Amino acid sequence: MTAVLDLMWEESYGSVTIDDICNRAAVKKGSFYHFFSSKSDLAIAALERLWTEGWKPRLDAQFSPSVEPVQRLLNYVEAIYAKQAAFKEKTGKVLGCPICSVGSEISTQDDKLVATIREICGRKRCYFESAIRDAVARGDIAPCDPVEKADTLGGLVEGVVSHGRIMNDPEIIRRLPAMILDLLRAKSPAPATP
Amino acid sequence: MTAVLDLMWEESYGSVTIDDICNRAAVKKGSFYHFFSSKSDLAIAALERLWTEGWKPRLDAQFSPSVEPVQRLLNYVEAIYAKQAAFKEKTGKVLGCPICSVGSEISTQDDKLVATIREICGRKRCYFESAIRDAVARGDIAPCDPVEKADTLGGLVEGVVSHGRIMNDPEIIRRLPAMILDLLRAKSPAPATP
DNA sequence: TGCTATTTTGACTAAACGGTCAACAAGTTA
DNA sequence: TAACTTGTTGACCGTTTAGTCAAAATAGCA
Repeated sequence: MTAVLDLMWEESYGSVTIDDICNRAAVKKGSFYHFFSSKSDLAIAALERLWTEGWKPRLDAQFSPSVEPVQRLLNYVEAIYAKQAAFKEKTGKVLGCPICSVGSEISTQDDKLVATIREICGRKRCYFESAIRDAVARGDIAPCDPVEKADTLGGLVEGVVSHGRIMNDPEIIRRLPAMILDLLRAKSPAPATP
Repeated sequence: MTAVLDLMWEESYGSVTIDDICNRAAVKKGSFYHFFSSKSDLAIAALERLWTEGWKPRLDAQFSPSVEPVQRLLNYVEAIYAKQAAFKEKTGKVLGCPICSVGSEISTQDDKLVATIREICGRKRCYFESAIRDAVARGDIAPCDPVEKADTLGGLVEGVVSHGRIMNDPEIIRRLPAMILDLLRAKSPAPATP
């Protein structure tokens, strides 16, 4: 699972072969087919594990209700920038978000895989939604439909990160916090406590 | 060229084989190699033609200096929504932007192709830049760095469209005009004429 | 008309790929 | 220990793939 995640992140889903995965994982092809029925099958399992072991714990921390709602969103996108910038520093490449890259690539081809990706995107959006709801309740941002706003912000983040990958430039991602504040029409850090 | 554009738009760059292209174009493989040295080579030529014959004329019209600057941007994103929504209606699929999808897919793999895509993105950004500069000059939006703002808007549009593809939902793209206005901190249509 | 340059074709190769399988090794239980 | 389940292996098969090439067809032109 780690092998397929790394490979399809570094390159793309389609360019990764089962032989590649087996080589990276130091496993023979027979073993692969003992556990998974196809590359798609493995990818689904791997993404699911990436969520439960990687994303969910991090999001739980970043979107902790103990943090001010707008600040949660800023923490989130600043962490994304930090990660991508560090990666660029180390490997020379901005790799973006594996889930969105793969999602865009296979959205018209692999129904089960895209369903998994949509599901994970939906789980991620929940965090956005609750932060926005809390921000509205506190009067930090103007009233709005949290579901729609969360979708909007999700699209923005995803898109900017994807643009960062194409341009191989983390500085594009650096502007995300300011963009988020603009889209929320919120004042900067919002340090007020009623 | 039309064949490879259609195919990699409907599916993805990596999943399209040279045989696929030849079949769709009703041409034998020998002929293909008489004109192009590889799939990458063909894709570069096809994208370049897509720009000169498809995108550039349309952008020239949408970003005509005779149109109010903020309205140019709105025209642009509304046309994107119209196109994607029409496509969804006809084929059941939101296909997004071929250049960005392919760009994200091959950004770490095919240097020449990604260079072409970056070049085209840059040309597109020029239209954004000049609209923003004009909008600032007219006082329609707050002063800002037009280059940076254009990048930001470009990332936003690209990302939201890509999200629309993944979710196969054009309604996500429908919110782009409102998002643009928020990001510019501009009032709605801006019908003022000094 | 005949000569030349360009384009098209189908048959071909060699490598890569997804997938299968019987045999073998490693634990597990009784 | 023996029987059994689970995991591992490398050899193997058929198909797909990128790429080649000499020969045939077409087009341009004198």
